[in-house]
Amino acid sequence: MDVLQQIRDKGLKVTPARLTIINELAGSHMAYSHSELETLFSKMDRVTLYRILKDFEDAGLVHKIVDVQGVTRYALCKHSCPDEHHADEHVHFNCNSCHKMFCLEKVHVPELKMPGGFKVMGLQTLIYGLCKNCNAA
Amino acid sequence: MDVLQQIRDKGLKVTPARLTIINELAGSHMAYSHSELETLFSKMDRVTLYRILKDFEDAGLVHKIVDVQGVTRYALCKHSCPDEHHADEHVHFNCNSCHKMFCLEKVHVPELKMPGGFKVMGLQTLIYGLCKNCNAA
DNA sequence: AATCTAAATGCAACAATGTTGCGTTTGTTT
DNA sequence: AAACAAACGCAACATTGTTGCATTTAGATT
Repeated sequence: MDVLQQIRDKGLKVTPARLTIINELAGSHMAYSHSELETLFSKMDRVTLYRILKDFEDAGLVHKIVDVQGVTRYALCKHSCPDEHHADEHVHFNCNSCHKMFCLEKVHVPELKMPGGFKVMGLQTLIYGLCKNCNAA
Repeated sequence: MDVLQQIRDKGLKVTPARLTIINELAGSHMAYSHSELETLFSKMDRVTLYRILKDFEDAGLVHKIVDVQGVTRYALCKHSCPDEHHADEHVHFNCNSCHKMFCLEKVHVPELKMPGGFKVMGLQTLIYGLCKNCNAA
């Protein structure tokens, strides 16, 4: 199923700006910040970009995740995220050097034993270190 | 060992503002945001507060952690954090309702199996749900 | 106790990030 | 092709965090 049809299925219109963004996100397993996308597509309006990311997130096409440094990032949801907590079902890796963030869909997170009193609804695992590129250098 | 002496030992001067902040942090196992502290101590200068938190963090008295929503928070380090990654050695719990963040020092985080290519240097586990108070209500 | 000095503070200005309102343009439906 | 709701572009604003600089103060020295 192509992204174009995915957008339409969510009741969103297919516009050049939306295609640009979703194609970029679909091209990698990385989570992009607003400012990275702004730099990448400098002719695009800041506000439009914020709204596109929000619309995609609301539609479940994209998940939002805050990185180690507090930067909000967006990545394409692979394998149809069912509910609104789709961002938390996989681990994210943050490179200390290039600051890129990668979605690691295949890493399994074991259950935690929680103290009483807390009602757990989900969790986020954020790993940091050096990515392949930066580790080689 | 009291906080006053801890501050001095790090080569920092003991000022009224610093005492105010560290006493507040010492009084709970919660991680406070800058804006929460600003509201709590409204006569304190915004910039001074930022600098106090930074100084405490650099001194290892306090650790900084970004919550689920991207809000930067600060909490007192219990049991002498040795290195600069002290924030990551325990789990943090974020309440979806009151948005408070709690340090859970006693929850054990199991190792993860990572795919090749990544050099892991640490990880953060962020659990969200309802805290005791909000769950009861 | 008065003096000294580096550290800490308060204020103004600025930068980055994110939001809202509104008039205009455009994708999609008929 | 017309119509309409959705999306866009722009201006303005809010929040969060940083920097420079003049003033004040903690704590060491005499």
